[in-house]
Amino acid sequence: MARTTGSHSDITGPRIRDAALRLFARHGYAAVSMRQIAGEVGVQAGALYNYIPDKQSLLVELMRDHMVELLEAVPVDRSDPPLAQLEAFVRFHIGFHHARPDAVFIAYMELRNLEPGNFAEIEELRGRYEAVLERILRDGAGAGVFDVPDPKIATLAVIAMLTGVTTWFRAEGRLSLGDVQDQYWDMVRKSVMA
Amino acid sequence: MARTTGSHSDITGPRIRDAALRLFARHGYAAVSMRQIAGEVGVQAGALYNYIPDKQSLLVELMRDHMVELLEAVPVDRSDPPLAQLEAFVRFHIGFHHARPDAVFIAYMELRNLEPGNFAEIEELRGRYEAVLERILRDGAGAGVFDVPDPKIATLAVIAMLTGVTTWFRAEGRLSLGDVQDQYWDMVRKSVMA
DNA sequence: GTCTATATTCCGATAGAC
DNA sequence: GTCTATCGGAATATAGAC
Repeated sequence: MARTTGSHSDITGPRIRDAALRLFARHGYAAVSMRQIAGEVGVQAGALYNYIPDKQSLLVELMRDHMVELLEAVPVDRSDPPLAQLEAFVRFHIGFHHARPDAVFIAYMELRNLEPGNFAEIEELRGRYEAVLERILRDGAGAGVFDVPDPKIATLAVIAMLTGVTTWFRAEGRLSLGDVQDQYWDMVRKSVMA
Repeated sequence: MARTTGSHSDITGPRIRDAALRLFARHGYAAVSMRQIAGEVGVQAGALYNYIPDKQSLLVELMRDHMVELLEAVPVDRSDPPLAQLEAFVRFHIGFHHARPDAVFIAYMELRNLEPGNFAEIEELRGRYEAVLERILRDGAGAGVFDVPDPKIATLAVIAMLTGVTTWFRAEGRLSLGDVQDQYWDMVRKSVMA
C-alpha cells in the first residue's frame, strides 16, 4: 500500500488550490508568488509543477470551478411564478456567495489577469448565470408582474447589488445571514414590482 | 525662458499619473512595472523617481485624489426633501463614476495593495461618502417617506448597484447615459419607498 | 512526488554623468 | 530633469538526483 518514496500525501493537489484561492483573494493573483503558495502547502516551489502546468492554469481552474459550481447550484424552476423564482434567486445568490467569499472575490476581480482565451471561457459562464436572472425578469415583465423597462439592465443592477454583500457581511456581525437576505429581497422585490 | 537642459516638459508629473491610472486599471497595480509606466510616458524608469518617492505613493495618490474629488463633487443639500436628495445622489453617482472608469476601478479593487496606514486613509474617505447617502436614507426613513429597516445596509446595497454601471456601460452602446440614470433612479426609488 | 539547484528574466530603486 | 548603468533580490519555470 505504500506509495512512491517521498509521496507525503494524496491531497497535495487540493491543498495547492486551497492555498492559491486564499492567497489570490487576499493579495491578488499578480502579487502572489509560486513560492508563497508552496510555502502554505509545505512543499518547495518546484513541486507545484507536478500538479499544474503553470500559474495561469491555477487561476483559470479556480475561476472555472467556481462558475460551474454556481451554475449547477442556481435554482431554476420555470413552473414557479416569476416572483417566487426571483425570491429563490436572490436568497440563493446571497447564500451561495457568502459561503465562498474568496472564490467570489477572485471570479470578479481577476478577470483582467486572464489570457484572452481563458477570459472568453469564464465570461461565457458568467453570461449563462446572468441569463438565468434575465429570463426570470423577462417572464415576469411579460406577465405584467414586474415593471422593468430593460431586463438586461435590471439583471446587472440586481446582481451588482447582491454580490456587494460579500464585501462587508460577516456572520459574527450585527445581522444574521437571514436578516440580510430578508432585507435585500425586500429591496429587490420592490425595485422590480409593477 | 529655457529650462534646465534635458527638461522636456513641465507636465511629466501629470503624464506619469495618467499612465499609471490607465495601466493600473487595465492590468492591476501588482502586475504593472515602473518600466511599463515609464515607457508609456516616454522616459526611462529612473526618471519617474524625480516625481514620486516610490510605486506605492503613486497608487495612494491616485486613490486619494479620486476620493477627494468625489467628496467635493457629491451634491449635499439637506434643505431639499429626502426624495430629491436621493435622486440627485443617484444621478450624480452614475454620472461621476461613468466619467472616470479607471479611477473607480482602482479605488475599488486595489485596496488590498495598500499598506495599512494608506488603507485606513482611503477607507476613511470612502466612509465619508457612504455617510452622505446613509444620512439621506435615514432622514427619509425618519420622515416616513422611505421604508428602509436598516439604512446602513440600504446604503451599501444602493452604492453597489450604482457602481456596477461602470463595469458594463459604454456610451456608444444601445443606451444613453440618461437612459441608464433614469432606469437606475427608478429602481432605487422603488426599492426604498414606503 | 519532492527535493536542491539553477537558468533566465524581470523587479523596484539608486548613483552619477550630463 | 533625464539619461545610462547597475545593485540586490525575487520572479516563473525547469533539470536531474533520490
